Amino acid sequence: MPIERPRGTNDYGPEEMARRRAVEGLLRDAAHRFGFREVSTPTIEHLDLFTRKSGPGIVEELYAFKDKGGRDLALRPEFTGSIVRFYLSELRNLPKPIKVYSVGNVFRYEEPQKGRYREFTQFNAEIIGAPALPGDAEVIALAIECLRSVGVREVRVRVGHIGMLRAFLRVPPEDQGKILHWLDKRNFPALKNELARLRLETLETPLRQYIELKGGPDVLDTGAKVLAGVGTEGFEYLKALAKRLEVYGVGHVTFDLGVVRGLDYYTGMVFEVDSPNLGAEKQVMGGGAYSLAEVFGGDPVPQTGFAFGLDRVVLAAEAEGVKLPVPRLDCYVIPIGESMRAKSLEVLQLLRRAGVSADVDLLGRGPSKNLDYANAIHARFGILVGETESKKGRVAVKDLDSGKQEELTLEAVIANALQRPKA
RNA sequence: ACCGCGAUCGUCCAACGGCCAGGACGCGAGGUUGUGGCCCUCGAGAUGCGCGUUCGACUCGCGCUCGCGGUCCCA
Repeated sequence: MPIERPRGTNDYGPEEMARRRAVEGLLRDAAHRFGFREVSTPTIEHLDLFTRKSGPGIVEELYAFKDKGGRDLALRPEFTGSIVRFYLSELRNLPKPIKVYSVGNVFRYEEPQKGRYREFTQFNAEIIGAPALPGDAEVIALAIECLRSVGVREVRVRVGHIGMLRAFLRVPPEDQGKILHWLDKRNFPALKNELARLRLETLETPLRQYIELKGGPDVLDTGAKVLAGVGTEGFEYLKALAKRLEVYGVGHVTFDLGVVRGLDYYTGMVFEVDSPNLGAEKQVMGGGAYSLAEVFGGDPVPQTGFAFGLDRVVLAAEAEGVKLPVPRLDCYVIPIGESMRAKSLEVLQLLRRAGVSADVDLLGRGPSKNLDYANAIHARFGILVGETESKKGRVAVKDLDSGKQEELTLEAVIANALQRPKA
């Protein structure tokens, strides 16, 4: 019986991997252009890191286990917890603001579906220690830039703010969490129950009105009225944020007071990014501002972050017909006749040492079948090493796209191959 | 976690309660030890696992595993 892949995991072949790496490279470039630097944290963390942040219920959705020393550990389901831990122990000694990103695999024990796996690759970026407004704007701008840089054009940003809702609720944060959760899920019966329990029934109507508000700046005014004067700073803040994002050239920002982001740790701005072409699974990114350091016993520090799964972004790019630049093999070296095999290896070495990607026939096939192969792996040039040309110190170079062939010196081949217009 | 659907060569798709499980693409060899994308010939390659019904199961039933769609969840 063959061994199968564990449920919810994926294998990626050469073609798909090339595409994923291409996307990853574009994302890294974008982050670097924005002054973010890469950090790396462990794939496994102490279980506490996640339960302290998200509550004990989270264990059900984690790959949690005991190691041989009896320690409770878990595979990371996201990066934020690790980054905060890292910040509290070391990163906080770096000059502020701290702008970091990570790319890596995360694990969630959930039911797999199309585009949702138990192990998947996530890109995460955070700014720690910058004032809210500039930090939030910078993070949203990077999120948009990430999508743009992989070629996704249709991008919609919805921005909300959790601070007003929290202020409006006037109950301890633990109780706020439940209410916000049911609001986010639009689960109104449960919401009603919870409000009844806290004897806040009168809030139901305004809350339900509030989360439906979506659109231009005028919804902020409406929202302010619905909340009866609570949280005005929040509404003013969102206006200022939108103005700032305009300067960034981030297109149309929609205010969406219904973005609640079920997580109980968000405290300020929250946002989601959609790619409308993806239909039901259109949400590709999410993020917001929080103050997690306190949860772990550190001094309060403003922090804004966002994350997204690579798969969705690849899907969004494909949905828009984006062609990702995947690297091709430059030269495939083909000996013409057995006597040329040693010579071919020499040529191969020279090409490789010159920084040209080059491969050679390993199966002892004839020129015809070798050209077939070179074509099948999408090589750019077939380098035919024959006796006649070899005597002249040249090789026959066939451009596999156009079919044109010419005799060139190896130096010329190298110069040609190193010119990679755009893969 | 729940509900529904599904599982046949690497991939896509046929077939049948018993017969050699068939095709296309892909892979390998040859046609062709000096020139690709076409073509021809040949070759390798499959009924997910287990239990049951049956004289006989790839086919029917149950369980498991995995996938898909939905519910839930989505840090």
